[in-house]
Amino acid sequence: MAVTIKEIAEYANVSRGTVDRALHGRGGIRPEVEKRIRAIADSMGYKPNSAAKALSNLKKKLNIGLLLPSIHNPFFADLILGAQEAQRALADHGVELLLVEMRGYDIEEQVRRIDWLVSQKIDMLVLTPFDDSRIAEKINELTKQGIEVLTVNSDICNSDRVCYVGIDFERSGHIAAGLLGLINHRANVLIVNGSPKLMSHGQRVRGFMDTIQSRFPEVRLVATVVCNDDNFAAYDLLRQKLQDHPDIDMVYIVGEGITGVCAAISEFTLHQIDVICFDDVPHTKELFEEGKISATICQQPYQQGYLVVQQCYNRFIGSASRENAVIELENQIKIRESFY
Amino acid sequence: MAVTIKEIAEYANVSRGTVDRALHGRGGIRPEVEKRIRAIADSMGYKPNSAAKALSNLKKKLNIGLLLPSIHNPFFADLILGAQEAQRALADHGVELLLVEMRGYDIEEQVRRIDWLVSQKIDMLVLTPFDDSRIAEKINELTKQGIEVLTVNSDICNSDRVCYVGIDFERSGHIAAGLLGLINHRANVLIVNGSPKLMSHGQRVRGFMDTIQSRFPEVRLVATVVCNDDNFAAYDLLRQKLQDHPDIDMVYIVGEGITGVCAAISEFTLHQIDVICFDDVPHTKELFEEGKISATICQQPYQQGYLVVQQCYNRFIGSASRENAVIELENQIKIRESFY
DNA sequence: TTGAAAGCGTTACCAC
DNA sequence: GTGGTAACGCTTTCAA
Repeated sequence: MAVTIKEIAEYANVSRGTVDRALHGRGGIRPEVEKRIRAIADSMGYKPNSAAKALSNLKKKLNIGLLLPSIHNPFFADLILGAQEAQRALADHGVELLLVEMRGYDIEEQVRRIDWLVSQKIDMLVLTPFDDSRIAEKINELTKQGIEVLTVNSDICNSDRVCYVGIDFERSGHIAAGLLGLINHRANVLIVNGSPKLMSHGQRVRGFMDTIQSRFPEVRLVATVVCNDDNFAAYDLLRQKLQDHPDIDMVYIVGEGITGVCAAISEFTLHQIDVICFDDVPHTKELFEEGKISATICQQPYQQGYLVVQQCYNRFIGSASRENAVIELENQIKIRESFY
Repeated sequence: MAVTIKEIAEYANVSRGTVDRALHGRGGIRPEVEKRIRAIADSMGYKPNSAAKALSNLKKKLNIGLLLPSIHNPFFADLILGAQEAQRALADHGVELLLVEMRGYDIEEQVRRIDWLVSQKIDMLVLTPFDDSRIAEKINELTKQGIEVLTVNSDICNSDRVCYVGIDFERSGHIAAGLLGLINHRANVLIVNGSPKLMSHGQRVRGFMDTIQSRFPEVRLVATVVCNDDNFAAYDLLRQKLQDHPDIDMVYIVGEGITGVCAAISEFTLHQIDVICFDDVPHTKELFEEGKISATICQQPYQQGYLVVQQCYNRFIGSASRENAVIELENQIKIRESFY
C-alpha cells in the first residue's frame, strides 16, 4: 500500500492537517516544520492518491467556459463532441461546461463573448483565439483575475495562456507537400488559401512551400489565391485559374472552400487533378467516394476537445504541472480507403 | 449535486447497505425490495460516483498479466510503454502489471507462459494470442476460473475473451492499396508476406488484394513471397525476384523484413521502387530519410497498450459494460514528413 | 434479509 | 500555528 498523509503525520508526530498545509504550501505553518515534513514526505516517497483527492474535492464545482468560432464551421463539431464527452466522464467530479459559439473572425465580438462568459462565473476559459493583441490582452487580464486560460486548435502569441492543445500547422504543410511529392513530384500546383487572417492557414502554406522548395524542385507553383473560406469565391477563382492555366494538375486547399473547388474542377477540366486538403467534415467522405479529393490531413478534433477539458480538470485538482504546457496532437493523413 | 446512495436509501426508507446490495445484485435481499430500489434509483437518475468507488476499492489489488511475443520484435516496445504508463496512472488505484515476454510463434510455449502467469495469481490476462484452438481452449479455461482474458493487437476466434483492443487489419490492407493507387496506379507489385501463421498478416494481404482488384485493375501483381519476418530471407527473395522481374516498381511488405527488402532494392536496382510497409519501428525513420520507403501504416501501439490496461481496470471496478467489447484504433498513414 | 458503522485518503473548518 | 474532526460516496463487515 502506498504511503499516506496519515502515515507521514504519525512519523513526523504532527497532525494530518499540518502535513496537508506543509505539502501544499498553504501557509500558517512554521517554515522549519514545513521543511521537515516535506523532507519526510519525500523520503517516504509520498504520492497523493488521486481518487481520494477527487472525492474530497467533490464539493468544489469546476465551471469551464468554452468559446469557439464554430458556427457555420463543421470542423468544430467533433471538437465539441470530444469536450462534451470529457465533461460527461468528469461530471461526477464536479466539472461543468458552458459552451458559447460564434461566427466569423470578428475580434471585438470575441472579446465581448469572453466578457459574457466571465460574467457567468467561469473558473477557467478555453477558446480558439484570434491572433490579435486585443485578445492577448484580454487573456492576460483574466489570468490576473485568477481565471486560467487555455487555447485549443489555434494558439496566440504574447499571452499568459497556460496551455495549448492542438497540432503543429507547419508540419501539416510539410506533410501536404510530402503527399504531393508521392502522388506527382512534377505537379503544377494551385494553392487555395482560406483566410490569411488565421495564423494556422499561414503556417500551413509556409510549411508546404518549405518542403516543396527543399525536396521537390520540379514542382511548379502556378498561382496562389485566397477564397476567404468561401465556396462560391473558391468556385469562381478556380474557374478563372483553370482556364488561364490548363496545365494545373494539383490543388492544395488550406481551410474551407473545398466543395467549391471540386465543383469547378468537375465542370471546367477533363483531366485528372489531384486535390489535397484538410480536415474531415461531412462532405469529405462523399468527395472521396466521387474521386474528387486524393488526401486530407486531419487534426484529431475530437481528441483536442477531450484533452483540453481533461487538462482543465488536471490543473484544477493540481495534478498537472503549473508550467505552461503544449499538448501536441499528430497530423493524420486520410485517403479514400480510410473511410471505406 | 448528483444523487447518491444515501439519498436513495432515505427516499426508500432502507439502509445504504440495502441499496448497495440491490443495485449490485449481490443477493441476500428480497426480490421485491430489490426491484423497488432499482426503480427508485432509475427514476432518480442515479450514477455511481467513480471517485468514491475507486477510493473505496483501494484495498483490492488488481493484478494484470501481460503476455506478448515481443522479444526481437521492436513493434511491441511502444505497446509496452503505453501499458506501463496506464499502470502508473492507475497505480494509486491498486493496479499492478506483470509483463512476460516471449519470442516467436510457438503455441505450446504460449500455453506454458499463460500457465505460469496464472500461477502468479493474476486477476486478468492480456495477451497477443496466436490464432490456434489450443490457445482458445486455454482462454476459455481461464474464463471458467474467473480470470477474464483480453486480447491486444491480434484477436482469436472461438474464445471467451471479453475484449479486443487493436486495429482492423483488412482495412490496413485497403489503405495500403489506396496509397499504391495514389502513387502509381499502374504499378507492378511484389507482395512480401511476413508470416502466414499470423491472422493479421493474412488479413492485410487479403484487404490489399480486394482493393487492388476492385479499384485498380491496371495494377499487376508480379509475385507473392513469404519471408517469415526475417530480413535475410527477405533480402534473398528480393534479389531473386528483382532479377527475374526487372519491371517491379512497387513492393508491399506485410510484417517484418523491411530492412532486408530495402537493402536488396538498393543493391539490385537502379530505378525507383516505392515501398509500402507497416508500423513505425526504430529503423523506419532512417529508411524514410534515405528515401527507401514511401509510406508506412501504423497501428498506434502505444494507445493499444494504454487502452487495454485501462479497459482491465474499467471492467474490474465495473464501470465497463459486461459485454464483449472491441476497441478499434485507427490505421495511421505516415510518410517522411510525418517525422521531420 | 436488513441495518449500522467502520473504513478508504484527502481536504476544510473550527477550536485551541 | 497547530490539532482534531467531520465531511466526500461507496464498499464491506459484523450484528441483529
